[in-house]
Amino acid sequence: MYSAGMSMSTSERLIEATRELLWERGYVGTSPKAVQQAAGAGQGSMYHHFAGKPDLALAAIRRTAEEMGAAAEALLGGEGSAYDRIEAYLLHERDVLRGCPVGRLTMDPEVIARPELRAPVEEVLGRLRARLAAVVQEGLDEGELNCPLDPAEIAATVVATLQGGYVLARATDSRAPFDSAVRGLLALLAPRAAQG
Amino acid sequence: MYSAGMSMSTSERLIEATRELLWERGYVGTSPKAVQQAAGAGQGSMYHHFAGKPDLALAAIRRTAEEMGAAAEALLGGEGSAYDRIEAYLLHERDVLRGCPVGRLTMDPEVIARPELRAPVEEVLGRLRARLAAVVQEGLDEGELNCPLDPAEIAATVVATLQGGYVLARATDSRAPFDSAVRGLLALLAPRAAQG
DNA sequence: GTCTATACCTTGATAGAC
DNA sequence: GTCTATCAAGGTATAGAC
Repeated sequence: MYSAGMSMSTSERLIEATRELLWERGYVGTSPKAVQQAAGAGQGSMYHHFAGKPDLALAAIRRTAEEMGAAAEALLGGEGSAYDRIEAYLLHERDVLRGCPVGRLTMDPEVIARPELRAPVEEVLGRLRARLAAVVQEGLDEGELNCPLDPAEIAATVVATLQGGYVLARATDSRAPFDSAVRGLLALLAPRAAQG
Repeated sequence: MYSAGMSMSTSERLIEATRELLWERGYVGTSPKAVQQAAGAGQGSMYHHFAGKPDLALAAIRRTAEEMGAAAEALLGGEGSAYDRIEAYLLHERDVLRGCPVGRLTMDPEVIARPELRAPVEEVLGRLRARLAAVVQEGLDEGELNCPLDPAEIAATVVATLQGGYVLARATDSRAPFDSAVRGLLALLAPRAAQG
């Protein structure tokens, strides 16, 4: 992690530019040339620091996955009841119309075809589901959530609602359906005691 | 719609090949050359029938969206209670690891950038949400679903769970998390009377 | 470490013969 | 309607000078 004032090395600039382009255009849609231009680096410079497009993408994907994992842990490991933490995670501010920088990679055929590129995506989404399942289990133990629920299933539903919410938002060019999907999920999860 | 035994015209073969490639590789990852080879057509032949790549993609996307809309209507307009129809829709057989041929287009920057290509995607997903909302409303009217639910929100949650389920499945190269997400949602939706 | 030059392939499309 | 050139541009990388 670089402090705000510190200027980035060429290698850092290449990784950051790649992260932006992967988010915006995916792996297939991102060319080394575009990365070099965005990073202000020459062709030879990029190939000096990285073996090629897949190698650079791997560095970028790993960093993006790491950031996503840390952000999730910060919210799900915070204070409050199980429901409160899940709500905090669902309502966390997101650049909805850009989609999820990790989840969008699953629609990229080249990422899915290369196990080393898919691995960080699988790992961070798996960790997220496990963390959410633990929170749901807490909620069940405390009697806060209704009982006949499988924590792993609810965790998958929560992550899927977010990932699918991005799809609906981008389809409509509006974040409204993302917010609707989240509110619908929260209504279904809401502790019965709190309901009218 | 062509009957099984009828051989397809070149134009039809181009559209069908494009549909497959858009599903597999997206718009950015699909080249006219790949389409021509898959369709067994020459370059000139493709440009005779279609103005170019966007025009051909539009024909393919429209047809895919139409099929998806018809399949959803067949399930949601069928027999049974509101919950039964939603369950039937969620459990409908799908080629999960391939993802949704419509939803995956929302991660394609060129599709989102071209209003004419995004329009059929927005339209069919909007129609699906509206149809689901109507079914949820029926369930509320019948007292079958729990009351403080907003039909439009639940509809968004249902569609998002499916779309996000594809993301989880492709991330893990396994349909298991898709099925988990769906089961979790069904557990949350389940009429209270039916629960232990 | 960075640069320019070079190479070979693919992309997306047009032209004109048949 | 279909075919075979042909084309300018971009994609992905290597070579070698500085």
